[in-house]
Amino acid sequence: MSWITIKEIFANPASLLETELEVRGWIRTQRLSKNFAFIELNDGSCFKNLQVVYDETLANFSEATKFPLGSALKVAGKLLASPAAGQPFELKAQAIEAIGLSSLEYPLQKKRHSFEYLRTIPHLRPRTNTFMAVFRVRSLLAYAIHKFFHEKGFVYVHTPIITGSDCEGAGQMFRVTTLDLQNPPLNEQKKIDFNQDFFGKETNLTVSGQLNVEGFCLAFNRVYTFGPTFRAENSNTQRHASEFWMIEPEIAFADLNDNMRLAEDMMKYVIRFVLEQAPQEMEFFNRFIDTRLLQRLQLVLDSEFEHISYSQAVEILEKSGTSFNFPVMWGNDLQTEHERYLTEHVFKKPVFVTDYPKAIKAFYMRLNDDKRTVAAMDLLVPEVGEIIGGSQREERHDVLRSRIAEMGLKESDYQWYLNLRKFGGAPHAGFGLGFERAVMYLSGMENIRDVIPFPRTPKSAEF
RNA sequence: UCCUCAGUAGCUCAAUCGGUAGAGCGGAUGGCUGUUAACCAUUAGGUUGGGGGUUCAAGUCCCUCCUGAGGAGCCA
Repeated sequence: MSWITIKEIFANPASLLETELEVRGWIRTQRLSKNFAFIELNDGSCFKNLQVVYDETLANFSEATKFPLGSALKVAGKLLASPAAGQPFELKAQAIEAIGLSSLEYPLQKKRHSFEYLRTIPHLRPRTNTFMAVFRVRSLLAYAIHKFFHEKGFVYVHTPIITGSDCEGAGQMFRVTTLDLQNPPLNEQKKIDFNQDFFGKETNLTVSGQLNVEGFCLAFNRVYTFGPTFRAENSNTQRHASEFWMIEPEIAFADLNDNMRLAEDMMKYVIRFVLEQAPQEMEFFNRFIDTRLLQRLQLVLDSEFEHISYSQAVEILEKSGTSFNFPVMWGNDLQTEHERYLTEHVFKKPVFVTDYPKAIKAFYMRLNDDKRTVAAMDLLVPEVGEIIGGSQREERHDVLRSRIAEMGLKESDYQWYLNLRKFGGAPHAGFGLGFERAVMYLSGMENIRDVIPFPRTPKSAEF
């Protein structure tokens, strides 16, 4: 006999009433009486559980009442309208077979656990309501992002995970090596001789695919990356992980305004998609995780994002009369508290801040005509802060060269990158979206460790 | 990396001024014919994160290490 998913049952219960069917899933919870019992069964196909009811007419009634939480079951029975409140229908079991029994040491109990505790059992936490919702939304969001870009004619590019350039950005990188760390080969200067390493040079895990993808942008016009990214920063916050995923679109013949339009369209598209595809999960988040979630997301869908320049932002903050822990001064980067003040108190909606001082931004961002700012943009959203950072790229060969020199970088490291400007360069722009931050934004989850299946953070790479 | 807080039963927590370590949930056993975090009764369960110190006496005070969380910086 083939079995049916609980999702299929919920999709069309009326046509299945009074029919015999079989389901396979795991016991979420069980409630016992003397002569009958209820099992909440979840098979992973959907957020909801199916209530299974059985009584002493079941051949293995007394064994079944002792099945521990978490056990995997095969249940055959008839779908009936439920006489009690709480669920419209239930499966009256005629046979319950244990496919794999759990045990009394099963760490998940039928009560609320702290997220901290659940982080110690990441292999089991997807069996809880919250994490089943989180990881289904994570999956849907990934799909929504691919769908958005493909509908717009973007080409998905896999940029390398192992990189030979250590010049991608300021971030600390993870070394990739096969050298014997106890006894590394040394060169004549008594330094480690990376010529003998696997790739014949120093290699690291990527901190960004952007520079690589620019080459594909200047061939395919509209491209994006979506892949793992690694930062060896010793950051211990709710928003940082050592391994995370990043989306980096890059568009040619485009300026900063095109870039921001793309970012806004993308955010609205993926929010709408997830709201439509995971209504039960989103309802759950709104009820138990963040009661303002749906309201906030709806606001994003309904509003035009605000646009202000960095200089305007500084002016607004200076005139706000609010005393910040960090002083606001033109030339300093905006602090988290400044960003959140702008998006939460001043505008109360997503806001793009553009045209930052060149000294605080990367070398590849396009120099504005005022010679002191660059065509950069950050998207700030209420409750989270910065969620996207991007820029128009410097397409002028001579300006890029002088910017590389100005920032104290080695031009020889960027020869191939400069070549892109030499061989048919074109104005282009792009941005980076932290995938996990987007999952957090859409779910209301406050800690990045709770939106990654097996999170990697400083001092923690278990499982 | 810096600052702050925390670590007590399987889980969530309590323990007043330094004076006999407790409760709820979970488990076990029994009861209950429609439960919804089911309910009722009984019961087992502890080297109080590790190490050192002060004291007649330390979960409680001091030192140190480990782990976790929050904030900051950095960023996505």
